[in-house]
Amino acid sequence: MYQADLISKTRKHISQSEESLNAQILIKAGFIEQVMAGVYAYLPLGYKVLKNIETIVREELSTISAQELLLPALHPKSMWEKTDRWETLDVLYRFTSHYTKTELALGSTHEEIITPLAQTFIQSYQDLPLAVYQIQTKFRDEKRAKSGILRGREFIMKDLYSFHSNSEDLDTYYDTVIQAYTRIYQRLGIGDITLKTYASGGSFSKYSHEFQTLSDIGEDTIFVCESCNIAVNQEIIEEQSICPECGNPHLIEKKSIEVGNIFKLQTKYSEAFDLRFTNEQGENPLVIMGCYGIGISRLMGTLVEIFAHDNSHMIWPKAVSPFNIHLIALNTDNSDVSQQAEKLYQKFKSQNISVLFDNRNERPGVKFAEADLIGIPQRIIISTKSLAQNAVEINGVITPLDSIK
RNA sequence: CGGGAAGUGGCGCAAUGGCUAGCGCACCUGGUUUGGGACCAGGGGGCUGCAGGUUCGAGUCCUGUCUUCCCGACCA
Repeated sequence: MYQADLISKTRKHISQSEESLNAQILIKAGFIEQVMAGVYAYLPLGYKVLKNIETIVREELSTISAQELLLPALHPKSMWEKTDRWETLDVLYRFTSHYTKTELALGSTHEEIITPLAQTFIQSYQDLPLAVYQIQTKFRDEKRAKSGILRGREFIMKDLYSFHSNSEDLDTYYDTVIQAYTRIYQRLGIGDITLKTYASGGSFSKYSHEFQTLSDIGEDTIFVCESCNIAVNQEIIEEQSICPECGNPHLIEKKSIEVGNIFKLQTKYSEAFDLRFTNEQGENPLVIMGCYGIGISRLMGTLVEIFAHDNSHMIWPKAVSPFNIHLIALNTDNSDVSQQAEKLYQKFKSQNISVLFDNRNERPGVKFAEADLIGIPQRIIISTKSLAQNAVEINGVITPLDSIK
């Protein structure tokens, strides 16, 4: 698209009180706008990144037979009472309808919805296993929203739920989810610094696992085993002070951002909703469940924290960049430049390569500064200077025009 | 929820209790300029978060309240 058509503008300055790097970059670059504390609007550029992250997540989940659906964000009180979480889940937004006086919640998580719903499609062991997921806005009444889009009161999350006839089958699927998550973080360019982390399992299993991306601004403290490239969350370090995989006692303390977590729920929720199936012996045991989350919007913020050089220079990983190419024409009053640039733009478009085309009549410094903020990793510059050599610059490298396929 | 800081045109900031609340960015008009956020000239846009109070006079002082950011606690 033409950069002039973007609804957003870049900014030179934002409030000094906003210290979070991801918020600074994303607001200055016109990817997001804050609506209130912990609540952000995603503008076209930011929304493209979100959708690109979602696409990677969808592609990887489809390889582990998970099916996408969409659950409601508005929940009845009764379902949360069944699990006793109406009172105990302090981040749950609760309110009363003005008209019907019905008590409602905004979904913080969806075990309370998916578990009773699953009864409609699970009757027999032959219906198992199955896995469903959604990508949806979650609401959590955080006491304090912070760190830009890393901890909001409203955020986008992928939540996956799996249903099994026995624990072994859950264990097997749990491991395939770990593999899928690993591929997701690799594709996002943070595979090397995102570690499978042992965390508390709550009441229903010894450990859960988190995926933690190393970053000094992270809220979490983890202890890393550098030989296994896994970590242990501080919350269980008392009971697990050595590497749970190799026994290495020399774990290194680091800060990190939690970008995913996976839980073996076992029968915690199937019991609450009496979700059962008929097995081969004609018995009716409880369904075994697992749940698996990835914070989509938090991942976007994490990528900024990792890939921004400072608060005015960002380079997105290619896989999630809002456009494949940033085509920048300088000296646009030169008809040769503007014609060649337009030709290039049309050529990329015809090949389904997405291009942000900056053919505005602006001085070069403006274009470069904005491009540095927007952070598209492939930058092609065409100017009188480059055309004198019958070439363009691709990420600083002079490249003959006719070598561009 | 406790502590700290701050709320002034769309954005970022300034203004000893005292003239008509300034400046930069952005915006509009005209002109120049074009390899790192250019420049000249002109122009539009404000009940200083809200509500009270003190005062001859309040953006400025006081009280309350709302909001935002930071630290802490919290984080199925």
